[in-house]
Amino acid sequence: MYTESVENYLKAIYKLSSRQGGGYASTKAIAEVLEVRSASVSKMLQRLEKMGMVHHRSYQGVQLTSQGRRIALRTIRRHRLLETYLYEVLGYSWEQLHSEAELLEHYISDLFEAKIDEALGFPTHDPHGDPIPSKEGKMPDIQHIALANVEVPGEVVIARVPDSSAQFLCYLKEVGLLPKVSLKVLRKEPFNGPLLVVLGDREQVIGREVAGKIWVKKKRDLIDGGRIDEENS
Amino acid sequence: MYTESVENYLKAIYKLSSRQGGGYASTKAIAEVLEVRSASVSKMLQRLEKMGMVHHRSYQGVQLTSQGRRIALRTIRRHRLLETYLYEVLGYSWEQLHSEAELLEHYISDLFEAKIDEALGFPTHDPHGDPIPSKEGKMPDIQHIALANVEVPGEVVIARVPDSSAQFLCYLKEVGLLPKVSLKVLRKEPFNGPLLVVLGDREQVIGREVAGKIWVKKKRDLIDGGRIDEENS
DNA sequence: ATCTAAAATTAGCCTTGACTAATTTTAAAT
DNA sequence: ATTTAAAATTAGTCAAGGCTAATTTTAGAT
Repeated sequence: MYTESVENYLKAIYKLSSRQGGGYASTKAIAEVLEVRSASVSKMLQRLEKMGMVHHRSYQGVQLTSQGRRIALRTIRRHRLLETYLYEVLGYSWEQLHSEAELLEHYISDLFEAKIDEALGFPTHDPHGDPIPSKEGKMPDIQHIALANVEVPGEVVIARVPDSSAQFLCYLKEVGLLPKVSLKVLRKEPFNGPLLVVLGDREQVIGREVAGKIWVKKKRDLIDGGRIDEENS
Repeated sequence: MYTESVENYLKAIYKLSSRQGGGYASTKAIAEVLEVRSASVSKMLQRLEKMGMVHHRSYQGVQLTSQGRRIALRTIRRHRLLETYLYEVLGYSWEQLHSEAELLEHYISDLFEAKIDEALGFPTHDPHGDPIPSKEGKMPDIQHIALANVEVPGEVVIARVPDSSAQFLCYLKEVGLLPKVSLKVLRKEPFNGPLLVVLGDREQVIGREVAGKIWVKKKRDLIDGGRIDEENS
């Protein structure tokens, strides 16, 4: 078992380095995410290097090793499974989820992880819609369109539409989202505002209500090393 | 929130000092329970004293303050609620219970405690039959006769008999355990062996099968400060 | 090509909670 | 009343993981 601190550093590095293509996280960014000073980060990076968790090029940045990524993904998996369990089974409210999961993710056992996974029916996404990595460290390849990464807009394909009412499907056809097309998410407004997407040669606004029911999948050539999603939660 | 270490010391002191009437725990005994060296205990006791958790008379022993007892009981409550939840809801096996609860007891929130308490229907005893302290730090006053403290044999009264089949009640009457009488537990054999109890002027052997269905209550004048049970679990 | 500000690192300190070794206190046996 | 062994405490060390202050490196502006 690794310490809470080590797991939090690995999680932060994972999220930061997958946020942009480069794959390197800076000391300063890590310090900001974890709310510690840069000096503490520098020191920890050396310890993580010794443990074989990261490749650290001094003054350049860090990257996870496969070992480091394994632990980061395991921690993220536990966080998201916990949030799902707290929400679905124990009736936590939205705001109470994060802080509980953020701590417990470091202390539950493999068995606990397996038990809640089973109790939930092996979910692929948490209550925020974020993908839950598999036990083997693979991210599910579909996600809510509303969560598709906007900073690095990429083409996605509609993969699943859980509301199969005639009314809803009709509406999707009307605006040209069905039959399944490839599209690009251009811009998201905050606070459940609408999305702006590119459909072939034109743009289309999609309300959040609708967006919440559309699951997309990145186009195959855009997936690099299973690193699909990097939203925080 | 207190550290895992602090909570474990308080739990150990609680259990040791209620194991015998005196109410003091020795440095050596604490060291043995926690599997650390005596020197480490001495140092921690000074820290706990400063925190207002214990009264420590050098070379004599320690006792919890009411503040210390509050934290110890809260930790024990969480441990036993967790074990009950893991067993009843998540389907843990007997042997898997302890280690998971032993760690998580330090990291769950008040809310988590309340949620699993509610999900279990506010249980008073864990799967081992050990009493679960209330949120206010009161031990339920009944327990399985099989768990009644043998080192300090005390008189107890039969308080509850959950198996109300005519057959079972008949048997209890036959051996003189019903209608409710006062009795004293003399000796327990290990490995689910029988109990030997004193009933008025004679002794009676009770098999574990039967014992498991008899709940007793200490006689009022034997209860000191709510400190009724001190089995480990 | 140089300068400078931001980023990163190093050096040194602190607390927690372990440890060992040395010392002190207590209590039991003579 | 001494002696002595066990128990307890103190002194000093170590690793994690924070911190501040000082220094070094990098990269962007001139």
